[in-house]
Amino acid sequence: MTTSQLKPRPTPRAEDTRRRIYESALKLFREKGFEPTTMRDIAGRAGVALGAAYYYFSSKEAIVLEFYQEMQESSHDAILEALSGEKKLKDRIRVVLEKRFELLAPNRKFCDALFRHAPDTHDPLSPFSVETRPIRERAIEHLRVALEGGDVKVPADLKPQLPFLLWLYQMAMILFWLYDRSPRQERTQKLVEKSLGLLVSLLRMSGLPLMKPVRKTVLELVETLAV
Amino acid sequence: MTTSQLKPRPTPRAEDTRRRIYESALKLFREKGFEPTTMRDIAGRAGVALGAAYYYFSSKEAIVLEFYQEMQESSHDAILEALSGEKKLKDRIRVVLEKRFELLAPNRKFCDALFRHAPDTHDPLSPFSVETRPIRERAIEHLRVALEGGDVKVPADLKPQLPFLLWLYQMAMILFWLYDRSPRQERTQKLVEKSLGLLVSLLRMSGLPLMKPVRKTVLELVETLAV
DNA sequence: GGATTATTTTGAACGCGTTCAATATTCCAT
DNA sequence: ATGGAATATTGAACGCGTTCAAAATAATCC
Repeated sequence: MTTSQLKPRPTPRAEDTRRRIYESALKLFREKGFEPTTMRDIAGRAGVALGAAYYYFSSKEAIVLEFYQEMQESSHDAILEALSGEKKLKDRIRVVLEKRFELLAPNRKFCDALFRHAPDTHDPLSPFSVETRPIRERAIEHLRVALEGGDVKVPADLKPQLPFLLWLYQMAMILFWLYDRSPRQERTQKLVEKSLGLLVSLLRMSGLPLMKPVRKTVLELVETLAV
Repeated sequence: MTTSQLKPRPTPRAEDTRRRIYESALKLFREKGFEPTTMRDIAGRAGVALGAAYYYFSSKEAIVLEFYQEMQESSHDAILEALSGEKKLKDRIRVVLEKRFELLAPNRKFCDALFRHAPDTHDPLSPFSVETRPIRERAIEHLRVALEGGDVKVPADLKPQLPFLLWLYQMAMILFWLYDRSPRQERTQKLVEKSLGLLVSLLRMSGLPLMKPVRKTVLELVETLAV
């Protein structure tokens, strides 16, 4: 009756077991990557039987999703703080990306699991699914803030949808970063630098009268994407 | 000595076995999709033992890749022919996309396997890998032709890289189409229509003096992508 | 405290993709 | 024709993610 949730009523001992499994998993994922780590490894390291891992996590990938969710939540303050120091839009978006990379860096080897079923929006583990919507919303909110405080005036019609577009852009950058084998991921750095330049240029131009029809098409495009 | 290849010297009987396995696989993939179809299903339907399937195909996904390659080759003439009737660039690109969809349509249920390891450019089965380069080159060539005969004048600096960018665009559209659950994939149709409009608008504007720096950034971007 | 119920834990089992040593078949020089 | 080498085929076995009935443990009620 004290810590009553709706469905599960976990005992402290259970919470501890869950935590041990979760942390063993992350430790192994970091060491060996997602695929090479087996559920038997995880259970063994946590000192429980194989089945216990599945009692607490519906699948191997669900563990990674929980990590992603936790990371997203714990990054909130850090990102807002990092934003407070930047004035220029380009720097503000860059700062969000860099904080993301910084937080993901120790876990780079297994985050590819997050994109495994990405295009299937009906998969509960997809970043585009209804199930992951809360995580997504928070990330989009960060980009809304970044946009809000920037030095680029955004046309009113574009404004509501832009954070979502920036989030798509961010996801693409993360995906590239995950598989970037260059030293210190300098290819990603280059890509981010160039693409941010392009992005801000286009944004600045987007206010031009000439661009009215282009903006309209972009908005229709977003509508088709979002359903 | 007659049909001598470098490595394999397959006997007619072997070719037949291989063909039977390949066709059983495609049939089952089409019926049930990629994942639900098992290698044991495939071997069983082909009337061979499980191991035989692996004697001819290095993996389950390799079968899909062979299909993709074959489809790409057999589509060459159809695409060039379809292009011959179109003058406007927007129509020319649309026609390429539509032919692709048309040829992929009966196999829509299993083509998602092609994108499974897409972001890992080191995976031999990735559309971005060196191993799949010949397939990719041919697809890019189609888009080069589409561009060439169009009614939009493309700046000289942009011209060499544009077919590759269009190929990326095409891959994105195919990916969307594969997972589009709307009736008759009308969401994809909408997306293509809108995005093509945007694309052509941007291309038309790309020649403006104002756009010089933007083009430069885009080119640097492509360079970073292509390595 | 003991019986009953709910929660937690176990490990065997399943089906999967894949590997591989063993066997059968075909090819070819003599 | 025949024997040895190349090729083709087999099916058992492995390790994997996942499931599940059964057992062990904890919580609750009289």
